[in-house]
Amino acid sequence: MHIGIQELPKNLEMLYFFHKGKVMLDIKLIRNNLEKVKKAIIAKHEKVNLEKILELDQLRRQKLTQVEDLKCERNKKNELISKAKQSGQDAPVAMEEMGKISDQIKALDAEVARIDAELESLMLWLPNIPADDVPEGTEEKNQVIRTWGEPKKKDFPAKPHWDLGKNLGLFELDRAAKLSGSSFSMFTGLGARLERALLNFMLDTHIREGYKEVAPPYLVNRKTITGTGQLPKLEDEMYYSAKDEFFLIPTSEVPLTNFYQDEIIPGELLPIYLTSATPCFRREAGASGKDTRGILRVHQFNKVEMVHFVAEDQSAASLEKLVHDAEGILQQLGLTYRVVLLATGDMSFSSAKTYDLELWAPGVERWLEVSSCSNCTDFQARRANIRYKMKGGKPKFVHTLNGSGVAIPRLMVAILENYQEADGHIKIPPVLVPYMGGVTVL
RNA sequence: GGAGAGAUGGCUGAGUGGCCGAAAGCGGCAGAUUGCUAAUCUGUUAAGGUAAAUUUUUGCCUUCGCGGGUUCGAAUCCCGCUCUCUCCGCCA
Repeated sequence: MHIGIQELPKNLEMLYFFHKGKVMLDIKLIRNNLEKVKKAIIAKHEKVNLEKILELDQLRRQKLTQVEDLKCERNKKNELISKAKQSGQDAPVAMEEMGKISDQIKALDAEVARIDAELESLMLWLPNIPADDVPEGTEEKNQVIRTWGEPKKKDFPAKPHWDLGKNLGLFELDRAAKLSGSSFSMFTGLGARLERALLNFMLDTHIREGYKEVAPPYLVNRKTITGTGQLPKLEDEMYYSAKDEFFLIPTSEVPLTNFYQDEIIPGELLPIYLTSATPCFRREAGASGKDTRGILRVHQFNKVEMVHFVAEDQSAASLEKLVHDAEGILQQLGLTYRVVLLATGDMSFSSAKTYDLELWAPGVERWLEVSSCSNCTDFQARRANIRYKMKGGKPKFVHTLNGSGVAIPRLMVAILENYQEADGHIKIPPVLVPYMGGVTVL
């Protein structure tokens, strides 16, 4: 009696697309840093059965040594038979013994496979461990690191972007709702052109800073989206095409980070910087009622993303570069923003340290999150199996970082609300004028 | 969608049932040698797991696209899947 992997329950089988015997979050790290892992689980509000993981880990190793001993015996017998056959003799006793051993191996192998699958399905729920310099606690422990510019009030009553957009014909939210439903946007006329201008301006800027532009797929498979850590936790947040088992990307972090999935990058190529402008698709499940007006929260939006691949001793510095590159966009656009260091409880599943960039919007009188820059350390690299190798060295997991540079809708809101004039028109920020074909006012 | 071909180590590529984890070549690394920006010779050259020991080793196991099956034994035979290429069809 043996259980093949195909007879596993569907949910386990789905998780077993990973390399055989490969465990994505280092089980040794868990064994050796139990307290840190526990703390991370609590900080990030996850529920993971650590005891079960440790128990399965132990059981797995126990079974593994058993089956390996048997395999060793089998190999020896096989050699015996092989030699006998080659000298024209027969080895009926050894052959019969080997048959018995093989049966035992099959049974044990199946058991190990089942344990592996269960272990992996549990381990996929373990979040990344926050870096030591991240403040502990929930949202209210977030720290404003610096502010650029001043959150000024207009010397006339500032209009919110939905009024500005409607008056100037920059977007058509009613018609977007007609086509798709609530929380969809549709830029029109010079509004659409402004979006295109922003995307091009941001991409061009990043390319100049050493990023390679990528135009990736927007539909990705389950393995890819598990690699970056959106799955299994955020399954309900994503649009999914069941017929083809594709997920619509919630951010281009997913295809960009998985660019080197299952690869060993030659060490001398690091650091590698990728950027792309893609749509992002988010169901925003559980967010209904929040930010319903205007385009602050929509199911589909465009975003320019930056991703870094670096050696482990470079990731802390790389995060600063990433934030700096995102800030550069906002500075060139002359927008007031602040940099916020997120507390452990406000960080995403995959992140060890995150800075948010928030733009000041005088119309809605709020700080708007337009960028989230995260150091994911080796967390995503383990899941996606991305390594690098220096000459003569052993392969190691890379560190991956990602940050928006930046997301369009809230950037658009900030531009419209900040650059509005008393007469209801909107000035185009000077850096965008060339991208607008010379248009200076909306 | 249909027909066919293929998938082997960093790369090229041999291997149709038994010391094949895998020939050979290239590339890489180390050494030797030659007076010249290179040649020649020699050696070496994967990843993962696990145990002992321990900071560097040693033993054992696994891995020839993925997953099953046949067999005492599978890179090799059979089945399913994925991907790549060629041709046909369809199509933005």
